[in-house]
Amino acid sequence: MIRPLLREFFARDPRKVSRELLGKVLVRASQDRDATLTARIVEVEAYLGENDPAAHGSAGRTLRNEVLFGPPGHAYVYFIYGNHYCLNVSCEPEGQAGCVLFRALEPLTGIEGMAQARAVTIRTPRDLRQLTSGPGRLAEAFGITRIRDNGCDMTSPSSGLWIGNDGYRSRRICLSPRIGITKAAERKLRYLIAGNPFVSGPKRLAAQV
DNA sequence: ATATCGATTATCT
DNA sequence: GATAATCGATATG
Repeated sequence: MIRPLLREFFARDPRKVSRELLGKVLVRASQDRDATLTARIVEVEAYLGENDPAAHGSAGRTLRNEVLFGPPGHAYVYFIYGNHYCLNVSCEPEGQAGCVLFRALEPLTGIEGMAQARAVTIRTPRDLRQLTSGPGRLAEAFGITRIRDNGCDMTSPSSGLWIGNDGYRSRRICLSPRIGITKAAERKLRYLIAGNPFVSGPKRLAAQV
């Protein structure tokens, strides 16, 4: 049993949304019900609307980032380093630009499909990390592109890409600085489930909170 | 196990 | 023209 999150869940400060998104489930619907992709959210980063120079919304509205200024609970997908897509979900009430970046997932169902999308072979349980540990990897595993997914409503299962609650409770949450940014690099806005093996990075460094 | 580096393009200055 | 919320390959200890 998995229920979609409500719009009001996302109409809040991205730090609050980040903390509560840990343990929820990202769902990509498929024609074959057995091929539906689901994975637990184990690592995210908060990007604030104002006073956060690392956030795409901080310099104001542009063609690329307009989803951030729209209603909460919608997918913001952008292309980075000429190679990868990154998935975010918009937060805050309409008009404010906060969002949460999905950084790592723990695969639950549809693992075969994820492996095919990533073009990797799973031989041992450790190989599962290759599927969804990292923002570019999880986007590839879920077939996420800007054309297909930017602006879709992630509170609605009919959109095919949505976020649900299956009743799971994460035990312990850690904070650390965000990864891969140069501006505001010291701020601790990365949220992860302590000890989860699918958290991204070689050494899954984190400070206790 | 950690460090460094190249790929490749949309976006903004 | 420079940069970027990354990844995978290669080099080195």
